[in-house]
Amino acid sequence: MSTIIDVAKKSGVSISTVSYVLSGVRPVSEKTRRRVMDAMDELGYRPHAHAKALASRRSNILALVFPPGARGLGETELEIVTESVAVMRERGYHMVLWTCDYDDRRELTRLVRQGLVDGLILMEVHERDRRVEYLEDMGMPFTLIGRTGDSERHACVDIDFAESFSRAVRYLALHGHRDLALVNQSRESWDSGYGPSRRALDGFEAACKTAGCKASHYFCNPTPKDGFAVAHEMHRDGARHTALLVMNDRALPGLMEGLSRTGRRVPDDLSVLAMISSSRVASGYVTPLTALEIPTRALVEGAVDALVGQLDGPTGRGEGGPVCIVPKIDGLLVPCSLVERASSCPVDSRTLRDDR
Amino acid sequence: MSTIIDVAKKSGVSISTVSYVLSGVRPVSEKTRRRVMDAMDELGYRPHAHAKALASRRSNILALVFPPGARGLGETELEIVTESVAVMRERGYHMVLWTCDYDDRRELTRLVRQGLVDGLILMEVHERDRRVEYLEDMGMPFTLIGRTGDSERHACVDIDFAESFSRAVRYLALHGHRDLALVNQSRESWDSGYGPSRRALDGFEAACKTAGCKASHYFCNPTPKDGFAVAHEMHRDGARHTALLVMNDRALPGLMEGLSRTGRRVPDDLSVLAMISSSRVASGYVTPLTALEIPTRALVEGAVDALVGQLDGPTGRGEGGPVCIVPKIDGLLVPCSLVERASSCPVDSRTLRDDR
DNA sequence: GGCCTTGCTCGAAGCGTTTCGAGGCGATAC
DNA sequence: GTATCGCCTCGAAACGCTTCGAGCAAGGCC
Repeated sequence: MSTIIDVAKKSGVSISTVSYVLSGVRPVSEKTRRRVMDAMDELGYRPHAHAKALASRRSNILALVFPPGARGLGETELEIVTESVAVMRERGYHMVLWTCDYDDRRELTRLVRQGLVDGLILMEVHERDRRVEYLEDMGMPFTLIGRTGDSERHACVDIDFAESFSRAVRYLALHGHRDLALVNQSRESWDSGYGPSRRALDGFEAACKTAGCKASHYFCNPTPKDGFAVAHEMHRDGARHTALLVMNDRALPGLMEGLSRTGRRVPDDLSVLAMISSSRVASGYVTPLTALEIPTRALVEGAVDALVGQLDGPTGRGEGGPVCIVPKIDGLLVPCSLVERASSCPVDSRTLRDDR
Repeated sequence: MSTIIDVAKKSGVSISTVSYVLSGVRPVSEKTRRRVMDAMDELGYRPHAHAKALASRRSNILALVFPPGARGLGETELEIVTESVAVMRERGYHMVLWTCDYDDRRELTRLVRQGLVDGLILMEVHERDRRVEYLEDMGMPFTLIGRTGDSERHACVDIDFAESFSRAVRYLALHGHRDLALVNQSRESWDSGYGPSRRALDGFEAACKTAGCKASHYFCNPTPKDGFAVAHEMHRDGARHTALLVMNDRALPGLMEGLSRTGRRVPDDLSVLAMISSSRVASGYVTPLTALEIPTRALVEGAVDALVGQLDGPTGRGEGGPVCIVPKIDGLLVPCSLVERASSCPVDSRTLRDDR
């Protein structure tokens, strides 16, 4: 593997000149630049990542952090991970994946102290997420995908649940639906203060109130089996919803099957609107799903750009080491886009068909 | 952030001594060691990752490489990713995630030349995977999860499809099944030489031959919709299979629904045996699945250990840079474990019920 | 013609480690 | 008492890059 020294020798210039053509920090004459570039090409030269990181105090590596939770990641999270790799790559960063429990200060400290990464993105954020506090203590730049309770204080990017559910409920109300139910994530996740579960319910209830709809609510563990059970629970309860909002992609297949088993046809008897991670997934269903599609790409871009912004932005150095003066980036909220497919229809059309 | 110099000063020893207590490469007296350790604790010292990497020519970072394919990753791949993070962590390595197309030499070279990582693990391996060739050219250590056509030459770890399907078919044959069908992955993946699709079919057919069973075969795209379609296709064809082997976790929910729609009860009319990524997933189904459970953990451990073994093993330096003499690690094949759940039963019991 | 810019380029000092050769010192052997 | 040997410890040279201050030529100005 060739080094900057080889390039310098080959092109007959000094090391620093090579460095300057690479970084563009100081002007280099066109003639010299060309010679250097040619030498680089011939040698297949790539700056050594660690040497660069050491000298410049910038590693160009970001960490994506998620809890190791046995709960397992779902489609949405997977989507976030793969998008993150792509976006960071486009911005010139590498991505290391790191797992760390919500309250595991040691592990998080370990990662940060090593100076491996320039900043972190936290996934699966909870209302009171201690990781945030730890990172602040250490003065390490980070952004959240999701929000904590006092989200004003941190750079974060999240789904705009209020707007998303407002759109969904308005859409349903417009089509004559007045009795709606939300199939949320697990009670356990709600209890633990997992943001999306909380905000989904809040957003749903607020939207129903505004639209004058009746709002019911079900918790559901993230498995087909539990989705199936919820469908039966609804049936037992004699629920008369005409539409379901489902924010539980992993329970969805079972839920759909359960509905069918309990004699509820989608969309004729019941419209289903699911919050889901991509069009690909939504349209892969047997009955292609009318969906609130999570703007994964936008969320990830928001998070990465906010983080990179912090890194490039105004920073100072206190005696305790680098202190990052976090610019006031407004928490960015992105609503889901509502895409109509085959799993929903107006209440009217149902009546019409029944009349036949 | 404190450095090794701070530790040296605080404990009144030289820098090198601190380094030696850290690495244990040379003996340090108990008294000195203690003083140094105490100083480290007090300062919360962690060796700087990049400085260490630069000086020692070992970064302790491994890359997990997968194709960016629009096809998207599934549950199994996600499982591999998260397990990899965990296993590498246990072995003292960080993990960077990297995407790279099968034939994109430039991108792969870019990663390798930077000297960021010590080695790579390749996922989603194809029969003729050019990435392997590129890495060999560069003398970069790597292992495969999966196999190429000439797997003898590389360190690789894979599911033992032959043994897994043999187990599955024997199990079914033992329970009286004689007419079996395999629901494979997409035709497209098969055409492109994706290892698992190929070996699944081979393994299945061989096992059926041995067991004296009739073997049918279906391709299926990885969506519930396509699974649903396959169920209907079977129905249309008047297929008389008594058992299905499914190697397509993403089509499975739709397949199950399709079976139910076409009047085939599982397991009474039809046993279903699925190759799936974890017990959690298999038992989360509405009808908990009898499954060939992919030994993700073992595969990942095998791959990581083989890679780390290469790194620690005999290496030499040619004039072209570090040349890795790859030790002859036998390709490690791990069979799936067969776990019986509710989706399968003997043909007899079906007959019995029908008789009633 | 001398002086000051302007525009490039160079040398050298880091960045925080590892690692190698060398040295100090107490104990052992004679 | 001196030579020898081990055990620890130290100093200094890398590792491959960035970055700062300085230097040097060419050009413009009076």
